[in-house]
Amino acid sequence: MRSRAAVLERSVQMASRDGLEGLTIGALATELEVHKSSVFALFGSKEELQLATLAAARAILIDHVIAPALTSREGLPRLSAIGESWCDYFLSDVFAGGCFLCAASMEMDGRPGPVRDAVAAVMREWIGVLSSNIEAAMAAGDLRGDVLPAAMAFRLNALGMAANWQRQLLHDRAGIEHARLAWRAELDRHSATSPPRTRTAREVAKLGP
Amino acid sequence: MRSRAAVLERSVQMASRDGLEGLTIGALATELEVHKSSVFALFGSKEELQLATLAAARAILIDHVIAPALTSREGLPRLSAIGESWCDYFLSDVFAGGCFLCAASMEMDGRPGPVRDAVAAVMREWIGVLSSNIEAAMAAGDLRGDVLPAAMAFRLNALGMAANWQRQLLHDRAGIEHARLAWRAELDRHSATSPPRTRTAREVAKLGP
DNA sequence: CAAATATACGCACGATCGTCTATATTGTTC
DNA sequence: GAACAATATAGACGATCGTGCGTATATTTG
Repeated sequence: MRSRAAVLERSVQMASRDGLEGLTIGALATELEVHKSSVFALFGSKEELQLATLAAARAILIDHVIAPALTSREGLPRLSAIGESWCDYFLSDVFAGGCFLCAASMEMDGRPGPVRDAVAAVMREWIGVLSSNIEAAMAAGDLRGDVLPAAMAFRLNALGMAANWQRQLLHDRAGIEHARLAWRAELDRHSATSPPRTRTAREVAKLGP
Repeated sequence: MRSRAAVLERSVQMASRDGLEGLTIGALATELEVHKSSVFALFGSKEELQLATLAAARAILIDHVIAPALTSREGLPRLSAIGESWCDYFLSDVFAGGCFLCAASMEMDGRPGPVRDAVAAVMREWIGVLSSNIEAAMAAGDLRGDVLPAAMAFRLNALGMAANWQRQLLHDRAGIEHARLAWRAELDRHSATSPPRTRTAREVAKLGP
């Protein structure tokens, strides 16, 4: 074993399949062909192992989704790039069991404790990246002024999480392409260069004959 | 203990918090103030308990989300009603740990076996309900003919799953209202009585000056 | 009433869990 | 070369896991 980094490389994969709670020191040691107490000693407790694994997964997400988009200008271009790289990342199978953070945030959402708090913090950070780019796009005049950043970030995030879900549970990668198209459509729809929103069917109905 | 039904009432709650795998016969027995072997004997194996718990959760979902919408006409009205009742159901805290099936499908998506297959079957069923109502709405002329049912079902489902995620992990019920509004907007946007789709910003840009 | 079935209990099994202690092997630094 | 921190090992602990077996009660069925 080359210390923590090598262990975390495996633990991230194992946890993406079995969950952060399903991650086990014994099984991790067996897979690394190392004694259980060696792995334990490196982290001191299971909770520390979970936190370190989460941090490693966050780094991978940043590396694969955020970093490639940093070459694009902040605001709408970067928002568009994040959508593309997020979908690419789903297809790339960086994690054996699908997006680590999607799984972890669903798994831990009911159990109090430091691990859950750390997962929530990472996800707030992620939503924050989306929101701040939406706000930047509005400030730059690329997105219309009536956009609600939190609501739009919610919709964009929903697309990716559902894409990962459909790919992993149903073994259907069509969801990723649905997400890609819907992400683009969402940005287009609220683009400042797009015509103003047409009256909705609901509003038309209210107008009467 | 009043037999299986009483056990399942609790196991569904426990599994919604701790996951289907985190569900434990011993802890379940303790909470029911009953001996471990009593619970075990009722189901014969943990796997059977998991499958029975899943079936119970499916029944609850049908009861709270599908059934209320059955009073609306199949197609667009029912699709709209499902969205409302789904959001109501998120707010109602029927499950202590949030939507059982959202959590279970993220948790089990990496582990092969009968339980995972059963979860996938329930979710396929759910997506099928959305799709078939979309198709019915198209056939009735309520939704436009260029709608892709699978893609639209994906987008609608994504909204609900993200709403549950935001509520449970971030303790923020704003996501539910975002989902409610986005669900309505999605239906309006593709309604046949709505004006045809305006050119997108992307397409406008391509036209040049 | 007798037979049968469902529900419950108590106890014990092997396995695995997280954790701990004591010790050996490194590689680095003074 | 000595001192030291990091990394590894072996072995054991109490707890809990899923799973069995034998048995007692309670309800239903014949």
